Amino acid sequence: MVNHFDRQLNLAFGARAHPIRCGILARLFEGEASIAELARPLRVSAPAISKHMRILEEAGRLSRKTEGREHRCRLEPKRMKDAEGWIEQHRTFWNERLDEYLKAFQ
Amino acid sequence: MVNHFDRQLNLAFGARAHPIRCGILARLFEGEASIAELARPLRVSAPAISKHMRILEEAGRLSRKTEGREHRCRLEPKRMKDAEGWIEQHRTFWNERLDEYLKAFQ
DNA sequence: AAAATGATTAACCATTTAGTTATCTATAAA
DNA sequence: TTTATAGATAACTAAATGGTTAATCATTTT
Repeated sequence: MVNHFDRQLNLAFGARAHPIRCGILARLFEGEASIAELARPLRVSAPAISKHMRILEEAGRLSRKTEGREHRCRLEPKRMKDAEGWIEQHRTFWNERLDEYLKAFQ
Repeated sequence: MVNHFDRQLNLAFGARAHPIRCGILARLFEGEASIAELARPLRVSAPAISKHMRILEEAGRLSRKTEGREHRCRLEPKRMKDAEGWIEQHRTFWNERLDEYLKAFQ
């Protein structure tokens, strides 16, 4: 049986949990952006964005390509799809267990 | 348009993100437990469990009934179902946006 | 070649988080 | 009724988080 509370899920949840990281994801749905372009509307410094970017990249939600001195950040659709599929599996698992639970206790 | 990164989702994610809280949820899938019974296998003090319980209760994932001096903790199936439904909505949203994104960029 | 720009890294600081032990309250057992 | 037990709360500490500014590196512009 899979461990349903493993690091990968925690990472995905943790990555999304911070408002600045949510802001980054939301912004990138509109299209690519550089670090500076992400920083400006979120009212934080570039180093702050840089750190959040690393977390989101490690969680497999973002990627970047370096164009000269600019880093163009974008959503990583394939890996995002994977993550969402992953969550979907867990959702199913939870619902099944909840059904059991409901039968047993109510 | 709904704000898809709102407090409720962050709370649900945050609540699940900590290993001890994951451990509590996993344990309660096996059935009810007291604070002490939760604490023992997780190798932390009762006050530590007490704090995590509060977070999980506020996130609507657990409830307890007081039986004498014991607190019987259990999953809160209805509210869990709500939370999962909530996540399901978001999953759908994300997939739709991802499809748009894929069409636009690939 | 020098200056300016985009981003990372380093060093630092404040806040939050998560744990502990000690104390207190309520219930159960002696 | 005294003692023991379950749990909450308080006070404290250590570690993690998230931010800043300053320094550095690479690229672009002048």
